[in-house]
Order: sequence, then structure tokens, then C-alpha cells
Amino acid sequence: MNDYSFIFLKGSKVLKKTTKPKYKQIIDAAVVVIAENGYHQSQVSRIAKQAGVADGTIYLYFKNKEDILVSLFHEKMGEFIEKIEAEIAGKTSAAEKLLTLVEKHFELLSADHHLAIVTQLELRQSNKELRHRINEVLKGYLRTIETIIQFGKENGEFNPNLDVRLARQMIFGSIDETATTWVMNEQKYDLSALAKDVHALLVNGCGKTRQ
Amino acid sequence: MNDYSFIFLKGSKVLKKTTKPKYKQIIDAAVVVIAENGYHQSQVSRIAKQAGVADGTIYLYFKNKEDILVSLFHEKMGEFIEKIEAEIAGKTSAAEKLLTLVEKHFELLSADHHLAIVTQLELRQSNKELRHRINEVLKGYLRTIETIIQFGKENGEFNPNLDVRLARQMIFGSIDETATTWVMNEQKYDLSALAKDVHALLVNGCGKTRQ
Amino acid sequence: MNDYSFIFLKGSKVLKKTTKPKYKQIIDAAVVVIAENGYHQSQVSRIAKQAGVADGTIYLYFKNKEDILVSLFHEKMGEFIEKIEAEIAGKTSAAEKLLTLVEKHFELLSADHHLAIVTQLELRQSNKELRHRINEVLKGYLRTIETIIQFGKENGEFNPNLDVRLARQMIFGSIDETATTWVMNEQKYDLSALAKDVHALLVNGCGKTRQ
Amino acid sequence: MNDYSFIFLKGSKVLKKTTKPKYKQIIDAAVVVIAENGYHQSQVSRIAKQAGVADGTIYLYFKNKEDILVSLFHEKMGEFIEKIEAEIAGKTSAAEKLLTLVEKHFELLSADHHLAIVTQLELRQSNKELRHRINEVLKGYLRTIETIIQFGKENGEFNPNLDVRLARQMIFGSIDETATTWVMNEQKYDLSALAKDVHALLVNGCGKTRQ
DNA sequence: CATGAATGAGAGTTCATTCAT
DNA sequence: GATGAATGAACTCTCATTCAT
Repeated sequence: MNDYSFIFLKGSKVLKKTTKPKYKQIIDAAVVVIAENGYHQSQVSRIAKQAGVADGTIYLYFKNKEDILVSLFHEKMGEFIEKIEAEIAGKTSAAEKLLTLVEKHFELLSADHHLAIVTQLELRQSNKELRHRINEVLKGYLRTIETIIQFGKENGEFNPNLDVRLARQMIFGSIDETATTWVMNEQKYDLSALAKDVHALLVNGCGKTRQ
Repeated sequence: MNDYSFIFLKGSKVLKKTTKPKYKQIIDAAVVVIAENGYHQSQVSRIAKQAGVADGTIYLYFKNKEDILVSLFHEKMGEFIEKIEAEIAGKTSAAEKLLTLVEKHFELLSADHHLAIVTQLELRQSNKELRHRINEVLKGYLRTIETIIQFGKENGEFNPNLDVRLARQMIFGSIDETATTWVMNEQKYDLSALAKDVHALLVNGCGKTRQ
Repeated sequence: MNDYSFIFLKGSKVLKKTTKPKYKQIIDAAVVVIAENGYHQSQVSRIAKQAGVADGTIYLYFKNKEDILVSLFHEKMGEFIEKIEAEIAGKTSAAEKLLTLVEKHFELLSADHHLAIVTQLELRQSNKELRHRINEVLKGYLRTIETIIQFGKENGEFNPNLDVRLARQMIFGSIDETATTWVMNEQKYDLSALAKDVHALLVNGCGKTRQ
Repeated sequence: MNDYSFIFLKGSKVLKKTTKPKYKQIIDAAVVVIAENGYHQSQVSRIAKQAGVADGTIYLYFKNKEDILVSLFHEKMGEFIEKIEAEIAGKTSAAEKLLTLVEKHFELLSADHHLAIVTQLELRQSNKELRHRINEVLKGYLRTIETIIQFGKENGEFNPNLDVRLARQMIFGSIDETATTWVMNEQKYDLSALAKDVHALLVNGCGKTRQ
């Protein structure tokens, strides 16, 4: 699990080689510790231990404990959005873009069970101020969704009278609720398999009303 | 606001008269304190003070602090479901039932700003175990939603192939996300006014796919 | 040493009787702990233990650790000044008043070795802000000295051109330096025995210059 | 202010030239940092930064943090005593010697505001053991004062029955208290101007008792 | 039933010092 | 000699819960 540090002998010299910079090392450790022990049982010293550094070292890279969490979300959400946007760019219809988004969203969560627990459950235990900071990060993702909706409205795929904000809340709310339910059920079933059906509901919802 | 305790003079005697049993008194106090100070600033002593009782008295009515929160949710959610089900019963179509549910849901949150903050934001800061217990309470509501969906499938209003669970997640997720966004925006706009549009998205989503 | 709490059996009941209020109990414990371990080795938990209370109890009576120290000084210095002023009041000449002050000052320090260490050495290790607060308390004593000087100037005992402030600094500085030297020498000699000679130096210093 | 390090260009090379040995550089930095930030805010890293060296470098010149302080006092007090003794040597009477000492003492403190703060206030916050070591350094100065008193006793200027130790405590205590009061009043008035009057009080105090 | 003083376990953060480079 | 990233021990204060009255 601690894939970030090796001790090996070369001739008569002991080398300690760290493949990841400590910053990432600590964030990855935080994901594991928070996922396994819960937000409130994740003492700084525990994260430090998991990261294989001293307690004090944490404070060379993060202002305080809360800063670890915001950074964690920033870092991971950043990758998240990046990957999703890259995939979406290649799709031509709003429906396809949305399908890609849902599929990728579920796929990325499925790929990292620890991260799934942290983002769907543990990070929401933070206080109001921290949650506002996390929401700032989230905004990038919400804008991506709104861009798809707008695109769909303009090319005639979606109802032209759609309230973009409400539609975005439906889309994100549905995806998020589905993911949270999956995590609370201990990820027992295949989340990715639900993508198509969830997508159908969403596209249907955004589509033109039948007369 | 503190409608549960009166101090008044009668002759030369000071009487303290409590109209509600202490149990409800404490729960109402908890809603106010948590809404105004946030989950983590809501010490038992603060709730006791707001309720006008001694710290120790809390423990005559609740097992521990967590029990106040679960009871709070139980109590309030109970009323919530009761009121909504009463209204729904009178409606004949699934679409109408769903509209009533969304309208009532938004209306009840709008009517009690403190409760809205507590259920949408503060209670989610609780730990995993507490959240599981809160989810137990929530299940009654989720079942109500599923009953409507099933009804719609059976009477031909909704797509007969609808995955009830996924549809429920879309419906609850959309309503919840809309409510949370409204609370995080400090309840600045009229939530109830959104009910119709949200309902349209949901019904559309559950409806028969256009060929 | 812990003369403040008794446990005794009466019939079949265990009574815990506290003769001093906890506030004083804690202050007295602080004097002992600080004197014996030094200011920086006097953790709150150590003071609590010495006082026979729980750590948390300290915070029912004091805002924080610093508050213990200021309160300690306030309390003890208050008694100090009170006792000295009571004795001085009965004296008719400035020289007598000053002798009483020096004698009493040395006597009170000699009577409480722990307090002597705390006031002469340990309390001076506090930071600038705390020292300013302590100085506020000290001002009462300094004013008492200035009142004696003024009295002596007016009744012709002292040089009428005396700068009251400088004379006060000489008097307090001499007394304080003598006491500090005595404490730093581990109180090995009789401080009170020096009172007469110190007094002679001071009165001589304040007296009319010989032509 | 940072007169100890120059950065200048010579040809195309950047040279860092240090005119003082690092030892003095660090001590001077410590005086500035302690005076400006207070004893407890003067972390080793801060002193290193002010001195323009790495944290680790400090430990090439000083055993530990405490050693910086003792060395600081040693160094500065050494100069102090040297200068004062040089001036005193030229004076013929005890009174004149004492006047020179007081004048010079006040003058030297006035000339270096940072040093004044450090010696009168900040260094006293050190713990008992450090203060004992500082006192060792101070002894040289106290002996100088005692020598003057002895001289005065022997040549008939002072009371032949004078207790040298007590007289020294009065003299040092008065000077020190006057200086400390001046520093605590933020050096707002002219300390040197007080030398004559303080001296008069001291000489008067040591002088022969009037009939 | 009701009180509220007392409890005491628990954790984030700082900073003097080290040592591999 | 010089560096500065890393270390890890140490300590104040909070607050849910108890229990004698």
C-alpha cells in the first residue's frame, strides 16, 4: 500500500527514494485514512503515520488540518474534471456528452473506492465554512454540466425552455444521490452499470415535452 | 419564536409554565441552536440553555447527544411525511401526486428556515454511523416516492420499464439538490416557485421515451 | 500541605468537605507548583493535580493559564499591600512608615518561601503583555511608597527637592533587588535582619543633603 | 540597520561578503529579533533569517538556543563593563566614579534601544537556570560597584560602617529599576538626564549619617 | 424529577535540534 | 563549513457525561 517509498541497498549505501513528492504523498494518505476511519477519527498523527512522515512534516506542506481536506478535494476534483472534460470534448451531441459524463463519473468513483467514500460521505461532514470552500472547487464541475445543457438547448436536443440551473441541479443531484446510495450500500453493486439508465432518465427529463 | 415557555406574574408570584413536554422543548431548542450556530458549535449545554433546562435534564430525555439529533430528525421527518402523504392521498394521477410532493416538500422547508438549514446542511456533518441512523428515518420518505413511481408505471403514466430505484434516486436527488442549493444561497429566492419546473423535469424523465 | 480537603466518614456516608473555595485552592496550588518547578514546567495539569481537582475544573474558575498567574499576583499582592498599609497607618513619621514597609515587605516574603520565589523570579518570566497586567497590580504598591515620600517631603524629614518618582524607584529598586538576591541565594540568610540597614540607606538617600 | 552583510556585484559575479564573523552576526541578529518580537516570539529560525544564515548554521556557533542568549549577554555586558571601567579609572573620588557609572550606564542603554529592551525586559523571561548563568556574567559589574563603595568607605567619602553588599544592592537596584521603568514607558523620556539626581540619591544614601 | 459543578480523555500545532547533502 | 527539510515531543483547552444534592 505504501508504494511511495523504497529502501534499497546499492553497494554499501542506503538510499531512501521517494517517488512522489511529499505533498501528494500526504494527500493520498489522507484519502486512505479518512476513508477507513471516518473524518473525525482521522487525526493528523494518523495521516502522518500513513504517509510515512512525522507529524510536523504535515505542517510544512499544509497550513492546518482543514487545509489538507480542501487541498485533497481540489487535487482530486481537479483530475476528475480534467479527465471528464477531455472525454466530453470528443462527443458531438449533448446526449452523448451527458452519457460520457455520467459514465466517467461513475467509473472514476468505482476505480477508487477510498476516494468514493471520502467525497460522497466524509467530506460532507466538514463545517459550513469548509463546505463553502469545497463548493468553490465543485463549481467548475457544475459549470461543465451547464455547458452541456446549454449546448443541448441550442442544437435542439433539449427543451429550449429548460431552466439551465434547475436542469443542472437535477442532473448533478441525480448522479450524486445515485453515487451516495451506492457508497452507503458499501459499493456492493456495479455503479457503472447504472450509467445508461440514469442517463436515460436525465435526457428524457431535459428533452422536449411530449404534446 | 420561543413559543414553549412563558414567564408571567400572577399576584406576587413568579410562575414558569411550560406548555410543551420537555422532550419537544429540547428538540425545538436543538433545531434553533444548530441552525444558528452550526452543528459543531451546538454543545449540549447550549441546547440546554436555549431549552431553558439544566444540562443534566437533557439526559433524562435523551440517551446522549447523538440521540437528540436522531430524535430531532425522526420527529420532524415524521411530521414531514405525514403531511405530505395526507396531501398525496387526495390526488389521482402519479404526476399530480409527484407535483404535490415537490410542492409540499419545498413549502415545508420554506416555512421553517431553521429546520431547512438543519436538515440540508448541518445534520449531514454527523458521522457515518449517525448518518446511517438518519437514513433509516429517511427510508419512509423514499418509500413514499417509490410508491408513486410504481403507481405511475402501473397506470401507464410512466415508462413501464422504469427502474424504480433509479427513478427514486433521480427524484429525491433532484429535490434535495435544489433545496440544498437554495439553503446555501441563504434562501434568497422563492424555493416553492421552482416546484412546477422541477416537477416537469422529473415527470418528463420518468415518462415514456419519445420514439 | 493539602490542608484544604478532608475525607471523613460519618455514619455510613462519605463526605467530601472543602474548606477553601476552589478558586483559592487553585491559586495556592499554583504558587506551590510554580515555586517548585518553575514557570515553564508548571503545566495546568500539574497545578490541577496539586489542587486536587480535575484539569477541566481549572477552566471553571480561570479563563486560561495566564489568568491563573494574573489572579495569583492580584490576590497575593492585594493581601500584601493591605497588610503593609494597615501597619503603616499607625506610624507617625515618614522614616517610621518606611521602616515598617521594608520590615513588613521582607517579613511577608520570608514567611512564604514559595510566594517569594514566585514573585521575585518566576512571575517575571511572563511575556510583555502579562507583565504589563502584573504591573497594573503593582502600581498600588508603588503609590503607597510615593505617598510616604511625599509625606516626608512635606513634614521636613526628607529633602524638599526630592524627585518623588526617582526616590520611589530607588526605594522599590533597592528593596526588590535585595529580595531577589536573597531568593537567588536560596533564602540562605535572614532577609528580615537586613531591613534596618536597607532602611538606613534609603532614609539617608532621601534625607537633606549635608552641606 | 543590517550593517553586517553586503551583497555587491563585481564583474559578473555575485559575492556575499560578510564583514563580521558569523558569531557576532548572529548575536546582533538575536538582539534585534528579541527586541522587536519579544523573547517567546524569537524562534531560532527567525534569528537565523535575520542573521542571513541557515537555521543549522546557528548550531555551528552556539550549543543551543540558550547559549545564544548567554553569549549575547556575555558579549554585550562585557563591552558595557569595559567601557564603564575605562571611564571610571580616570576619576579620583568615589562620588565621581559613581556618577560616571550611572551616567555611562544610562547613556549606553539610551544609545541602543534594542539592547535596552532585551536586557531590561526580555532576557528576564528566561528560566531560573538561564538567569543564574546570566547572573554569573553580571557579577563582574556588581564587583565594579562594590569596588567603588569600598573605595568610598576607605577614603572617608562614605559611611565607614556601610554594608558593602547592601549598598551595592541599593545602587544596582536603583539604577536597574530606573532603567526598567524607562523601558516600560517606551523610552519616552531622556534617561541620561536622570543620572545626576539618581546619583545624588545614591551618594546621599551611602554618605555619613547626619548628626 | 431537576440541577449544574465537576470530570478527564483527547488532539492540533509549534519549534529546537539534527543530519544527509 | 553551510544548508534547510524533516523530526517528534510536549501542552493547553473543550465538552459530553455523571451524580450528589
